[in-house]
Amino acid sequence: MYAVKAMPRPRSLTPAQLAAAALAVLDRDGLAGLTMRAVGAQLGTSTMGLYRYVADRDELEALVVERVLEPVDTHPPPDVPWADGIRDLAERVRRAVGLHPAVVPLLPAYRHRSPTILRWGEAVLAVLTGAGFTGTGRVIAFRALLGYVVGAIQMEHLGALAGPGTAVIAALPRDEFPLLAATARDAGVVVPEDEFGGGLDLLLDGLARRLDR
Amino acid sequence: MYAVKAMPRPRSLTPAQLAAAALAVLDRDGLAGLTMRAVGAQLGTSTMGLYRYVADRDELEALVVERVLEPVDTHPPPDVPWADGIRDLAERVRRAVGLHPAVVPLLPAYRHRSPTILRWGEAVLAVLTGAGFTGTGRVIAFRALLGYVVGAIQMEHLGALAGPGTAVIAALPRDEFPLLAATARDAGVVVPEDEFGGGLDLLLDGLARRLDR
DNA sequence: GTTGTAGGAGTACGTCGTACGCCTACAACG
DNA sequence: CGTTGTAGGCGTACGACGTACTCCTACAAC
Repeated sequence: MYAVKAMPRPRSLTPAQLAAAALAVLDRDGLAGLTMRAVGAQLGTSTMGLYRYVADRDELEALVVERVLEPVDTHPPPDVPWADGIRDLAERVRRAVGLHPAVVPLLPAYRHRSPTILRWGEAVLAVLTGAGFTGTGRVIAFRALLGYVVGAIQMEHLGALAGPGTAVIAALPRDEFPLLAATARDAGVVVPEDEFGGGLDLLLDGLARRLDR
Repeated sequence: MYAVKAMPRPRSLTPAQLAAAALAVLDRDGLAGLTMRAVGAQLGTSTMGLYRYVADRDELEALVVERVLEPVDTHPPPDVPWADGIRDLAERVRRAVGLHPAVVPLLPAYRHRSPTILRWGEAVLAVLTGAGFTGTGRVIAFRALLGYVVGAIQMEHLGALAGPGTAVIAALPRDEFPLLAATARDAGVVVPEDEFGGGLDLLLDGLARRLDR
């Protein structure tokens, strides 16, 4: 052991405060408004002061993503059929993201760096393993679920069939896109939760059939 | 009719040339390198000259996305079982995007503006309709397929289980994420095509079950 | 030729991320 | 309680971005 000659001045901000401020900016001004200057102003500190806490903007975004996902309960639901467990886990992520839709574009890139997402993935795998999936079958099941959840959440918030995008599609030339137009009309009566859950059920049914064989 | 006093100077660039140049920049320098200046330089023209052809950077990106997707054959495969038709259509998009992975982050946002994607969607709906899907069942089937295809393609190129991301996950603390670590190891022997196709098959099996009832 | 329109180049502005340097606050030591 | 060294906080400044605006120029129709 060597003697410590001096202790530095203590930090005046916590990472949690920083994340909260960045999320407030994101919710208020959208992803384009999430700048170092804006977050600095939100905290009443200087722009460059943020660099005492994060290496760059990338790290700030990672902090925001984690802040949004952190409330997700990553415990596998106990005592329910495995498919219900997966449904529950998927819906928890969808709900958390729905509270802060502006993070949606960040999710694909940051999904590996979020401890919460990793814990969530571990929980999904626990349910799949408990259901009897192993080896490459489990790999494909997991990947398919992850792909669907991420993709479907993006569809929902970046103009899904049942969303603002419906109007765009409904306005297409009827003769060139008759089925898209008809589907857009049908989509008007489907609420987002049912779209998300309905698609997930298709995947779960497919998985169930794998277990039967 | 009124007499035309003068005809303007003809355009020296075609939108196709512009799209090709932008795509070349994207392939070479990635999405961050796709700037108005870089595309101008690529064409040997001035930066501002591009604004004669596109309103803003957004429109340039739309041009690139369309350029990447344009080669996709959007004719529904004839004379095959409906599930094979969907598989084919999905794989065509996956292959086209795989040739230019840097566009992946743009896909979710621009999917509504691409004529090719719209034609592709119409083809998917034609296959689904031929298989017997209608109404809200068709809405959910379409949305699920679109969500899966977009999500899975992103997983593949932004660090999927079977990809560069595998290493990251394999390096996780073994005691906290035992299943993720094991799955990452199993994923090493699964090629991306099988991951994509395997997940899609799950969805198609789920859809087939809907038709049986 | 002459003429009118639109093309092309260049300049310039505001905003972004962030490198860097200055001064200051404060915990641990004598 | 004074000294000291580290790190915090702030401000300035730079390069790159998107793009508005101004000039000059090329060319098709007369």
